[in-house]
Amino acid sequence: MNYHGRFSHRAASPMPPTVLPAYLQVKAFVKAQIGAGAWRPGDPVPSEAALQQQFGISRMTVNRALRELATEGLVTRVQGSGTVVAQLNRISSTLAFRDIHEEILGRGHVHSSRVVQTGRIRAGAALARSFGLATGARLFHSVLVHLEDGVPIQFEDRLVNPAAAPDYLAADFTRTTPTHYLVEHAPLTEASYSIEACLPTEREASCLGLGPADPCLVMTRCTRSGVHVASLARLVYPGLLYSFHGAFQL
Amino acid sequence: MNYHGRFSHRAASPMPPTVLPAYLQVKAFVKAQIGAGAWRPGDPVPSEAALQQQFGISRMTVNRALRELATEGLVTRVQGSGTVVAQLNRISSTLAFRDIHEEILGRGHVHSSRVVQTGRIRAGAALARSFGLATGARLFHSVLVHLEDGVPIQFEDRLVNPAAAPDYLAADFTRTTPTHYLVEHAPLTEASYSIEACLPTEREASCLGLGPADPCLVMTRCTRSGVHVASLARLVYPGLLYSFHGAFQL
DNA sequence: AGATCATAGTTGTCTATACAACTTGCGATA
DNA sequence: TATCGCAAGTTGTATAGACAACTATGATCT
Repeated sequence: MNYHGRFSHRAASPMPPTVLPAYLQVKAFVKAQIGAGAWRPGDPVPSEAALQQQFGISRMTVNRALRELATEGLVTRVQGSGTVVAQLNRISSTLAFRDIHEEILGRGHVHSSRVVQTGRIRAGAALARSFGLATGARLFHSVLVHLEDGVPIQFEDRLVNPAAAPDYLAADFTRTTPTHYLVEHAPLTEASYSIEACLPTEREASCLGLGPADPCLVMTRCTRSGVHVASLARLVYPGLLYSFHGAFQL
Repeated sequence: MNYHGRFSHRAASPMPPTVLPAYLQVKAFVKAQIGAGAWRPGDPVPSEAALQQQFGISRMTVNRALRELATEGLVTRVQGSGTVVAQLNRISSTLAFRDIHEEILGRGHVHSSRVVQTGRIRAGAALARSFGLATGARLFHSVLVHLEDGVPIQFEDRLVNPAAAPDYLAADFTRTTPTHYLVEHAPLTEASYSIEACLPTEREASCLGLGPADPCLVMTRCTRSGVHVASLARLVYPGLLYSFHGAFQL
């Protein structure tokens, strides 16, 4: 079979395509079966050959559809065995962290920041281990408060590996955020984070205008650039003003 | 060109393949350039035709590589224009929520749960709006505490739409979690959640064995099943015992 | 009964080609 | 000058065929 007009021509005015690409039709079909509960977790999904017949399309197109569904976590494929509906007891969703500057701009608000402190420190044993450096190695240190429309929204305490960003302290953090500076100067290859609820330290509370018993969301983030651990950051958000959001869609 | 042995035969002993599939080689090449900082955000990525020449493979294979890199968020593709390195100022990582039962089992610990309360309530105006029901509509209500090795780890306050799971209250929540029951009986099509830091209510504190000033991580989750809003849940974790984790890798 | 082998069925990868859809820049035209 | 149209380049989708790798099953042999 050759290409014979599965697409429609667009009208002059901006219109969505009237016909979905074939691989999307297959994906939609499978999703509909799963979403309606007709195919339950563990149930077999028709083989590529069967769907090829059913839709009258080529195997590669079916393959693309099922492969994408597999990377989305909706089905599980085993070479030689077949495709089954995945166990959906895990909701997986992409949680995206943008630079705080862009995040605030994206909400249509004004971002500003106050530099609390910058300088160099010597790494203690634990810290040095985190960075893969010798005890006593020098690290850059910056402490900032980010404000959204003038309201403190994030306290950022960051340690930076001089090997990854030698001129870090020369940056003007009222004009460019540490995150942005690091993305520019030390390409990110790996990151890990954890989110917890804590009470603020005394300094954090005063910088964020909080009381000592006001709960905070704390993100601890470790970023790597190539072989180096580039930075370790503690980001503290007022619990009453800030939350992380995410969504999942079949 | 036809298929000429880009794969190596496996040895009898379980060995990783000595030759990577071609599309993975292309992906690795592009990732390496980005990771090393040679190609910076906004820079153009060689066209499919160029990479096809460079690697001596077919265009479809290059296309698959670049398409996957685009869905991973590493590059941005525009039909007619070309491919550029994406702005990586947003770290995006998949945060996976598993059923608390499986999560605890996965840590090699024992899960148990205590049913605090189950019953029916009438929805107030705000609640009814959330569920897309009329004010005064009946909702199922369950309150549980989940324990990990006997230690309270999650307080679960859940409202369920009877239209989505008519027999919800008949379930034995000491044997199957509400999440698991709902996944089984009301296939999930959509979910949204937010994570915040709060102080526990009086009942939450007493159920979790916390003081009134101990900060908590609170996840509020709304799940849909087809046309129905199936469930609204408030999941409270002790801030000192629990955190969410995630990782990102280029 | 148990082990071995062959086979059918399934997914994984790759190719060569084709046409569609879109962007961009350049040249011709008004 | 300004605009239009065209052509080259790029990505998006689709096909038919091929071989590789793996699984599961059943038949055969010991």
